[in-house]
Amino acid sequence: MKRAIFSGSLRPLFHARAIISGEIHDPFVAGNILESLLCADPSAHSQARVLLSSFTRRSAFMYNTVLHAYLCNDLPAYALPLFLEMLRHDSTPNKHTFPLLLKAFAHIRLLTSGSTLHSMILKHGLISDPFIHASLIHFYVSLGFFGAAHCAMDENPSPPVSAWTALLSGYAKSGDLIAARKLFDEMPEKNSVSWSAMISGCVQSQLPCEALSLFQEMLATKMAPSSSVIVSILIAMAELGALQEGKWVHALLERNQMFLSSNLKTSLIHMYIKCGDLWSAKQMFEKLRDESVDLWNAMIGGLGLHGRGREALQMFDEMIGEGIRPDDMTFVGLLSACSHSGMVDEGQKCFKSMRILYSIEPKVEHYSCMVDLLGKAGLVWEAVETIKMMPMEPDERIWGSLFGACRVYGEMGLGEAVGKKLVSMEPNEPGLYVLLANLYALAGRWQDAVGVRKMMKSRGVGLEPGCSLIEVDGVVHEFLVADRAHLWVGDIFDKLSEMARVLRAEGCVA
DNA sequence: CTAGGGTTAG
Repeated sequence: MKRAIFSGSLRPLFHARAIISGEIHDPFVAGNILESLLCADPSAHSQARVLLSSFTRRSAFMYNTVLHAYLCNDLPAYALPLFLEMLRHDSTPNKHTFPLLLKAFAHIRLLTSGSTLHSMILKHGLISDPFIHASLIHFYVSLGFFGAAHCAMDENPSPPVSAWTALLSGYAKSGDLIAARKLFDEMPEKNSVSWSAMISGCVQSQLPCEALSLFQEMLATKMAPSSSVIVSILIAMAELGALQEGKWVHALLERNQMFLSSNLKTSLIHMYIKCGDLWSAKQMFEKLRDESVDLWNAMIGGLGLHGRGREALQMFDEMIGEGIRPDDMTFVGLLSACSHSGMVDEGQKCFKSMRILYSIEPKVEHYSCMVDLLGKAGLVWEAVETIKMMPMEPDERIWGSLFGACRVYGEMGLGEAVGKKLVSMEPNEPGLYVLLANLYALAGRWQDAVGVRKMMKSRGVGLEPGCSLIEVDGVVHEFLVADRAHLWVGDIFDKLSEMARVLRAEGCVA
């Protein structure tokens, strides 16, 4: 909604004058009054609804305007009743009505109502409208009805890019990157949104390398990278630890003088943090900091990740000082910062304050951090007490960190129970069997350790080799478990033993 | 006459 004809404090005056003059019976005038109301206060949907009922002659525009307000206020369930009333009344839906309804029905997953819209669209001959077609494809795809989406594609002799993009993105979200890529290659033309959908699909499916090469391809076609592509590609670079590439993107943003939205700033900071360049992250943050919670969360979490718990707490205080309201993610960052830095008291204080001072209910993630914090500090039984206090079912991560604590602090009995629970929760996760077997081995119970290995084999659970990536001077190096294939393997192992010696000399016990 | 689409959020 842009700006309406009757704006500001004059709106009620216009409304009153229209009533007196009788102009209120002109649907165009009345429609504008309705729109002006929602323009002045987008949350005034109930008021708008009452106003709409007060009009004797109602236009499609009026209904569309109220539908739009429902969507903006995240009330898609209100759309169907309004649409039914629209049909009962004198108004015929027009080409603007269908995209709004399809969006609402996709949201609340009304398959049958959506397919009714589909037939209405065909009957009205509106299928070739690019907006409608894209919305229709998006509707089917978001409910997982790919067959229906393809049928709808065939009904339009030349589907718009947006429809192709919706279909592609549907496959990408369902995890079928092969199908997504096939559509991407087949589509007659691509715009920056199509590239964005394809690239973010790769990132979402943990294929950062593919995302990166697509990004290169995109630049080669002279397509200007949109900020949503940049957000996705920075996540991919963060994932890969590709600092040089990340810096290059940062330079690209500055060279093109692109607007740095809070999202973009946050992705940049996240990239620097994940690539280990905390200094640049901090530098950027100080230069570009704004009111966005996400931005502060990224920085607080990043400091914690690098073991700088004190600074994370300081940054939190600073954030509160700036009058920025923390959210649940802020506390995930803070609690994990405390956990990484072994700050038990501070963590407990933080956990208590989130509900009392900031009225944020702790979620599973927060309990998870607390269990981790207590377990890492050797307070295994306090961790158990925390789990008992949880109002929700503990997840695998929580049992996993309790298990880790049991192993480190020699709580064999509890550890065995938790390990078995974990294996039963996720019987297809090879890592869990290995952990349990290692626990038995640690306790000298070799027979049991072998038993777990056998169970793994009989259930057909295979172990994939672990892998890590590191970037040095602009080259990404990949290492698998027990990998000795690297060109400089000798130098690398020399360095590792030197580091181990230094750590031992400093009193660190692995 | 006014308004409606496909991507995104670490």
